Amino acid sequence: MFVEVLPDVSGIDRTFVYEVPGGLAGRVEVGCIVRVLLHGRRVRGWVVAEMTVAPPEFDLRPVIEVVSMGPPPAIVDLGRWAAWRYAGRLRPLLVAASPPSLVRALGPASERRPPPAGTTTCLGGDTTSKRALEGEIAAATVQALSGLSAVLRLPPAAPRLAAVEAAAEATADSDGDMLVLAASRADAVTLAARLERAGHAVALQPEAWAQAASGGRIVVGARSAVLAPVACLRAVVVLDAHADSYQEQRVPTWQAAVLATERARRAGIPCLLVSSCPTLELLAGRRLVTLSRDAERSGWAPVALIDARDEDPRAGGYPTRLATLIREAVAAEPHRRVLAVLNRKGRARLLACGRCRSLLRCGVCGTALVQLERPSQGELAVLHCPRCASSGPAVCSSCGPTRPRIVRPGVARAREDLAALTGLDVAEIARPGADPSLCDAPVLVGTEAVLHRAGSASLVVFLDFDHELLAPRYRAGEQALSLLALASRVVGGRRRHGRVAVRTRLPDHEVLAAALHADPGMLVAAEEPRRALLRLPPATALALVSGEGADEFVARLRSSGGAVEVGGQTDGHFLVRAAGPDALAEALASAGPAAGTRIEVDPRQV
DNA sequence: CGGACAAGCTGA
DNA sequence: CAGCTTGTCCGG
Repeated sequence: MFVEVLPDVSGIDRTFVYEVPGGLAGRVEVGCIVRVLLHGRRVRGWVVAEMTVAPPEFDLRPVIEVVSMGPPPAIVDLGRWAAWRYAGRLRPLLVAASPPSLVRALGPASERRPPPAGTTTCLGGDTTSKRALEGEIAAATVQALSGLSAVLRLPPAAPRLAAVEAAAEATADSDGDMLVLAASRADAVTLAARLERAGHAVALQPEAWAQAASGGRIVVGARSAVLAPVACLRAVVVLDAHADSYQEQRVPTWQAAVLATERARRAGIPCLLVSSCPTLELLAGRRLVTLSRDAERSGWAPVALIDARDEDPRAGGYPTRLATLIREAVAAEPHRRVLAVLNRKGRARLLACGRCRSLLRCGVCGTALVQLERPSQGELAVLHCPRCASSGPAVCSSCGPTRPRIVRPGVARAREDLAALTGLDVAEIARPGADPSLCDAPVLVGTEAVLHRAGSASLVVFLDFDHELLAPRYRAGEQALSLLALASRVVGGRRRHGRVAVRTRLPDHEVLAAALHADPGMLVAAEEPRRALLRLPPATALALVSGEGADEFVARLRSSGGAVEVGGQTDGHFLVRAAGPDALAEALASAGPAAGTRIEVDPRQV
């Protein structure tokens, strides 16, 4: 007996054949983690294939020992598919699929408990209407699960637990387990706790890897849990499937919703993508199941538009209507906070010379300089270059030392302005690790991180939403709507009388229309023809190729015949376009090994 | 990745 | 030419 082993050594992207000694016979199987001798070193690796005949030309070394259980064979296969689909190595996928600590043997399967009847109780609010909503969500979930792959559109503030429990109940009579993915680790922890409180046996990933493998539990986790070892999978549910966090940032840049779909397809089981604002890529080729208009509307917060075109440009800061909204919200619900979002760090991201009004740029690289902190009394402002990380006093290229004028304020300046405008205590959540719960200010300002970290709020204000709407990315519209959805969830939708306010010069934008009408389909309808016209996903599939080896790799791609189209180089990146993800993967694979090259498939920053 | 080995450089 | 650095190759 012989096995192919992929060493767990970064930089090695090939397998080696070893002999299975008699003492390990039966214990070495595909997926398990073994120790082998490689080039005189004892290294760990995964068994990725078994073979009965050895290649004749080698004198094979034996497998030293079995170190731990690893991903089951079906997951090794799925990882191989993902490595192909995302033009990367298998190793990172097997790392994500492996237990965080050694697993020698599995415990017994958990007794699958009967689904608890009506355990979800809600505190406060209108219980009858909440029950009705949960019933509607459960019915929609069952309907969505009846096919193989579907998108279930639940509004942001809807109780997602109702969908997860309905899915658990629908699959409970079959002898297998359900896999539920959440958009962040924190979200997965919360969901696992709620399911446990409702009486379900849960295996939270990655720590309960072995429990997931033993069976009888609902497997819950973030992105990597899509590779969790569930022996007998009956359904996959992806919550907030539109979230960018489902994509791995390192190469291969795999996307958990895509892997979930492929995993479910291979197993012949349903994959349910739950999202308040499904993207075009999620909707492509899938059934869409929605709630009634009333139910969907109740889960979005009303949106107040603050038209920045009406502002007096000389007044500087923010309009008085904004101050009124904030003060009213604080007065009405003093125990819930107001969150103000501005996706620009520092005090100012764009400055002009106070005298001649020309923009202040870095003398070395020409990038716009930023101001991180308010200058101390009588001192010259210190400006930083975000590109070459240099800093120095504010100097205009034509007038010399100058007092800069803020053209585009950052969060630090917004905090000062809002405090002055509202007369309230305003705190800034900027630095990672700063704990918002330790601060008792009624108003918090920060980048979109405040929406993730500050908990429930009565009002969310976007101080410059045009920054999101006009971001130079093809998914800017979808990302902007997902921010409004997140804000709606944080304020609890119409049901909890939350509000969202948006300061913009584009009040007619389809993203705002979609949020105002609680109808994400309005954005989809506007976006679809545009993507087709500009040949952007999902009409096509894209990849970015960069690195020292990029020129050579791209030359091979170009000469390999017309399956892909390679654009010119911008910022060191080549944009590669194909008719679809499979054609793209095929072309990238057939262009051969890409030494010194980073290939980002399905890039977000285009 | 990291060890092995070859080629290249330096100073006595 | 020993002793060191730098570079390239390859692993069962």
